[in-house]
Amino acid sequence: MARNPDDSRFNQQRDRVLKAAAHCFNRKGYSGTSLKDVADMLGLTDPALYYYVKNKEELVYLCYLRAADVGRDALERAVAEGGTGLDQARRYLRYHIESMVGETGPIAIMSEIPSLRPAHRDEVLDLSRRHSKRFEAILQRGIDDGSIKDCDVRMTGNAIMGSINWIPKWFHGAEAMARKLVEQFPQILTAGLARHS
Amino acid sequence: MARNPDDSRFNQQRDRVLKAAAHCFNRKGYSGTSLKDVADMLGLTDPALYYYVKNKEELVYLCYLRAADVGRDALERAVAEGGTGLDQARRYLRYHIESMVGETGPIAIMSEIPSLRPAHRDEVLDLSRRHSKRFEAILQRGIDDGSIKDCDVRMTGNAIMGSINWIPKWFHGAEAMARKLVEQFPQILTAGLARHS
DNA sequence: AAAAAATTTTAATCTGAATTAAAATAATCC
DNA sequence: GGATTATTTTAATTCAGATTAAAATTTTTT
Repeated sequence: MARNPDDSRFNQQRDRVLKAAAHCFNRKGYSGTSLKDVADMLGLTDPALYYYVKNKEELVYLCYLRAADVGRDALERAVAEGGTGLDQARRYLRYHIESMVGETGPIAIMSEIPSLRPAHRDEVLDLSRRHSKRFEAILQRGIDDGSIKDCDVRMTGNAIMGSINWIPKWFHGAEAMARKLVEQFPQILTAGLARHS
Repeated sequence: MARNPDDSRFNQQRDRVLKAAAHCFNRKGYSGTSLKDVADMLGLTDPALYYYVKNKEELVYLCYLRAADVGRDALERAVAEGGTGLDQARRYLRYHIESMVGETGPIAIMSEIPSLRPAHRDEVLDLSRRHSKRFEAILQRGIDDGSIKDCDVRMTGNAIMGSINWIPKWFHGAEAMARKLVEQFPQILTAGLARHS
């Protein structure tokens, strides 16, 4: 009962719960998906989920934390590998999309942050804002190093992140589409950024 | 009780209901917003809404129909004015964004289509698909007339429409931001499309 | 293989929010 | 201004789906 934080079995199962929940939430929204929907995907019954999360609100919260993690990892990896700002932006997009459409996906769209209870809402909002800022910083770096043409990084960031955030709405696990997405999207989203076309 | 379809008072009030609902849904999602939330925005009490819509599901359905209308109008106007494919794409984006952030807004994000009852869901899904196809047709026209460089119109369309769809998630009625959006977004979203940069 | 701990289930409860009914108020018509 | 219709309200009702409790099963430990 007292749970070891590194309990791999528990954490693995919980991760499966979070993925199933993300899948449902992305398709039918928070309201539209009942705990039974999530449980069914795992061959469980709804009360079993309460062994892994305190309640439905926490389930969403954890899905969003996971989504934030994935985004942050992609961004950090991209930055760590250096190169121009444009290189970093493209690599980040590639890594993030790879995670979304690949093994680690699906990742929950953070579309109902306001529904979280205040403490969780503020935390997730903060993570989300911080992520946007870091992406904008990459764009600014690109402008400074001459790889990206002068632009409003805030607005450009919003445009690009909107595309990314919307992906789970229309992508539904088709293998061929996943490959095209990873190949083309980073290019499409940054085609207008390059200083020298 | 038997309602005249052109009853302007009724239709006007219903439109206010739909806008208030769109506002709430965009922020807190379908689940997160109660009918009371919507009613409060209008200085009404929840049961009053039932005078304008049959139930909550219909409220969402009508919001989505309205969103589809606005998008279609923007696209048709843009096409009617002619010019190259690129011109039409840019003008469509401008018109659509103007509607979203201006007087006719807010427009509901169609993020919970699957929650609608089958008949409504199919109808809205069809409208949504048709809109995407028409936008892709504009892109194709641009490729054919040489204004847009060769690209995967399906994927490019998804990228651009994702950005558009996400706008209501982060734009919240700031006047200055609205102006920047209308000015910059069409440019940003199509910067990578032009054949001759 | 018994004991302890972990996981899931079945069977109730509980609750918020949607919906309905009936009555009250406001607007419009003649 | 009385009658009719439109609009909104107050006061129930209802129900799906979240949550809890207690029991059953499965897994792990020694």
